[in-house]
Amino acid sequence: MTQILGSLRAAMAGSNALPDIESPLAIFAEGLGFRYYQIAWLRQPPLASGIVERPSAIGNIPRQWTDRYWQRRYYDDDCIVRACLKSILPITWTTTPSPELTDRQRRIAREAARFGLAHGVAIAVRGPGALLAVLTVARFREIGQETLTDIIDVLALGALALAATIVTLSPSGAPSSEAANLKEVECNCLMWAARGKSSAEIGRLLGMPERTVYFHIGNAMDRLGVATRIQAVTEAIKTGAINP
Amino acid sequence: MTQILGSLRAAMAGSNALPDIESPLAIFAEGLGFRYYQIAWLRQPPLASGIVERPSAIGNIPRQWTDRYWQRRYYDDDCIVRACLKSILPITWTTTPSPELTDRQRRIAREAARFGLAHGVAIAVRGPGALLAVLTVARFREIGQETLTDIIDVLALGALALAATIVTLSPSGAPSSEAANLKEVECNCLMWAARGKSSAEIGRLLGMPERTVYFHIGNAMDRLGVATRIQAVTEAIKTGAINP
DNA sequence: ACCTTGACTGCCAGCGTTGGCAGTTCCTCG
DNA sequence: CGAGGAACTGCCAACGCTGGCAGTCAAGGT
Repeated sequence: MTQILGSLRAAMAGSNALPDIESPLAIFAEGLGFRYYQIAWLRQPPLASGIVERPSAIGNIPRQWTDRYWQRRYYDDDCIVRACLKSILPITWTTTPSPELTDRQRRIAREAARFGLAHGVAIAVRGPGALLAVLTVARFREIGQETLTDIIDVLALGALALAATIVTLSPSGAPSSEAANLKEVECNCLMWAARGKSSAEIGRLLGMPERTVYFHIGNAMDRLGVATRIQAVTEAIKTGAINP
Repeated sequence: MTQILGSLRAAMAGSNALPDIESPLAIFAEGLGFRYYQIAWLRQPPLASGIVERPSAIGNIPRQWTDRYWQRRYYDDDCIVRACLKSILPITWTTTPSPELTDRQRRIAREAARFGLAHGVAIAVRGPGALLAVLTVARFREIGQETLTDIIDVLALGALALAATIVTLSPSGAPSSEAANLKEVECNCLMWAARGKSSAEIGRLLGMPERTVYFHIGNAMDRLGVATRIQAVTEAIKTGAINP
């Protein structure tokens, strides 16, 4: 068990590109008894608490299923995704029908099972720059409770190691805010403005005189080519420079 | 080791309020051999880099030090904070002076050591809603390398459990997203405001006197429960009521 | 017919924002 | 060493926004 994790970590330390992580991940997942595995990640855009762009993914979950899943926007209903978006702990799932599910949710589970993804564990790990990475392992056979308690920590630590690699290797790993070429202090000022603070309040929050807040927001407005503070905030949100 | 983690988890499962986690955290940290411990968290609104509001914190790190730390904005330079903001893996530190540090960084380390925080581990865990939680444990004695490899996973999993409790118990855990139900005319006014128009201009565009624009936007602000026009536009964008 | 209500408009005081000008400090380059 | 530029800060006038009060008008209920 410890060894499985150790070799994953060693492989992560030695990987120089994202595709490199596929085979260590395969060994890791199969070592823990899972036929299917996937690490998916995306940068969560500022305005959305849901999923709006297709995540990057590495793994062996049938393409046919993932394509269908994305095309039909199953993530809007999928209980696993919803749980991942709200939690930081590992989530185990089975596809046994449950009465409190909607029709659509039942159908998603049924279809997933048909692809072999009947029982599994999902773990979401968040990183800098609004990164959200989700490690999923699954198989057709049920998972015993005692097995689960044994491996869940290993899975969590493995997910951490994988996410760490993604943080360092992911192309968009740079913590944005360059999105509109705004400087950090300008983003901070605009963010507080978006939250209803006046310049004087922002100054107190950021430890600078009121006039300097005007200065920075004025610069941001120039940079964005707009004439009012409201428009500057709107543009900054649109380009992802700030999170409201 | 496993038992220390187990009892932390049991205590977390049974805690109903944030202050409840202090004593399990104390037992956890001391069980791993650390005299000082702290879990700090904040909603990191921005831009991945930088701390802009004082985090909430629970632990036994001397108040005198944390106050000084905040007041003098040490977090701007503190290498541990900077590493935490960029990484998702545990970070171990010592306060032995290193040549690549700035004067200010060296001073921070020296002062920390004077408070007994000479060697330690910090782990950042991110959660939904831009939550950033940082578990810090520290002591005056050095930490042996073999001890470290033993406990670092336990610390990581403990941090996860603590952060999960914060996610569920933290007051601002709810990610808003109210439908808001703005009327069409209010949406129109806000949309033009988002595009940089003044009330007089919006009035001309929509064929109504300036004062009526103030009226509608004022109503929208009441409905959204905000105090400024900027915040109203932000909320309207967030909830999808308007398209910037 | 009267009252009430909601939508809209006018006026005004107070505060917040924008833009222009000027001064300081610090750093870089010639 | 001095010139120039950047980042920041202060002051001020014009304008925009917020909130309170009041008034009109049409629709609906009693």
